Amino acid sequence: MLKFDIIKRDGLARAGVIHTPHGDIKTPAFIGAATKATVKALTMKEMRELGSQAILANTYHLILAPGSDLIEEAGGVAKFSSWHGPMFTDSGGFQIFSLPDVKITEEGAKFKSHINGDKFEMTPESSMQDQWKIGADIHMAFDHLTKTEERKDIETAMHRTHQWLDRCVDEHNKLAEVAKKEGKDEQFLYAVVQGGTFNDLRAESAKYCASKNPDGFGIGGVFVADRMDEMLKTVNSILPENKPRHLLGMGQEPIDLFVGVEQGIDTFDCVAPTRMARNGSLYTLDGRINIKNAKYKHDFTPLMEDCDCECCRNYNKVYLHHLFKTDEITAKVLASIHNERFVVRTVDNIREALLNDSFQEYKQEFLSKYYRSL
RNA sequence: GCUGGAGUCGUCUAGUGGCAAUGACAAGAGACUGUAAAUCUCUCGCGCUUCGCGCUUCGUAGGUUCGAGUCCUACCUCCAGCA
Repeated sequence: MLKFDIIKRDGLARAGVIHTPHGDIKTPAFIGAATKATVKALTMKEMRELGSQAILANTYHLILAPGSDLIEEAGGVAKFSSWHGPMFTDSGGFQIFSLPDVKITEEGAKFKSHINGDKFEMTPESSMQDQWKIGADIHMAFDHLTKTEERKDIETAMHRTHQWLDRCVDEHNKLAEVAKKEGKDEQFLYAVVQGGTFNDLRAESAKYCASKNPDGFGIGGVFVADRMDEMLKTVNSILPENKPRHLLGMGQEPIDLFVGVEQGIDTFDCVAPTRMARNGSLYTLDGRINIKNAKYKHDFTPLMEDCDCECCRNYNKVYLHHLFKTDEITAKVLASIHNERFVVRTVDNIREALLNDSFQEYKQEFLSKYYRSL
């Protein structure tokens, strides 16, 4: 069982430590998105230097290339990528559901590779097998999402997610037995709570997931951030307190991080910081700015005064603006370092605030400044 | 000087009688939440009461025509060849 120590509580919020075979994660924590076993535009060294404690790769992408067998042969994804720290893998459920031609049945999902059209099938069992080969510390159960917000669709998807969870747990336990005999590192499974925006479905899903006694929980299918507060409260009031909770895919807006932690979330992952960075949208304490805007052409100040990242310590907005306007690779590198650092640090600061009993003050101070223009 | 070719939105370019006129780039702005995203969208002659209307535009000046970036004449500039 995954070891998780809670060292401080404040309502549903908590600060703790997740102990994985590849190292500890002090929570709350932001987990960088390394979909194809790389954080876009950044090296693992840069990720470590900006304070990232763990990263999340994606099973869907890794089975398409280079394949889970190869990663197993390489000694697991942490070694493969030279990350050497704690890692998560997402199951592939989210990606597959977003493909145009996907056929979902009771058995699993049939889909075509977005790269070359090759036919693939993913089932709860195959997702578990692939995730074990990829070898991250923490796996997500293979879940079913829907594109609609209609209750009957969400309910159907949720029930299927639960049925699949049974199979994920069975397969995971089998694979864990085998790994134990072979003396390999433990790997852990998070169940994924679904239920859309319906609190009663979320509650049902949380109860079901908890009953399966996984190592932790992912909370998935959260697309409407402004109704996240109540939904997380419902879910996290039901989930067992002593297991970590990961909010899948949320973290573009700082308010999501504060609301998440306040309602009992321990870890986040999100592609937004690096994607925003590549597109020139950069976080500052006064809100996001688009560094490509003409007004920064003669702005010789740092991107953000109080930032300790490599970008802000060494470069100013004039230079960043120039790099973006001339489409230099370094623009994306520096911007990604900054955005990733910003989000990692914000969650780290939230942790500190929890430990210092100043969460509400920090939340108020941060959000009022960041969203002042709204 | 002669002969041939060419001058279209900041740049390159499409357009050879029928609606300010194609595409790319540049420029300006916006979007992005478990990454098919170093991506995508919008604006891009001027003005206005901007799902529309008015005005002015394809080197310059005339002309033919109901109508000209497009045809004709002259001129200007550039390019190539010949002197």
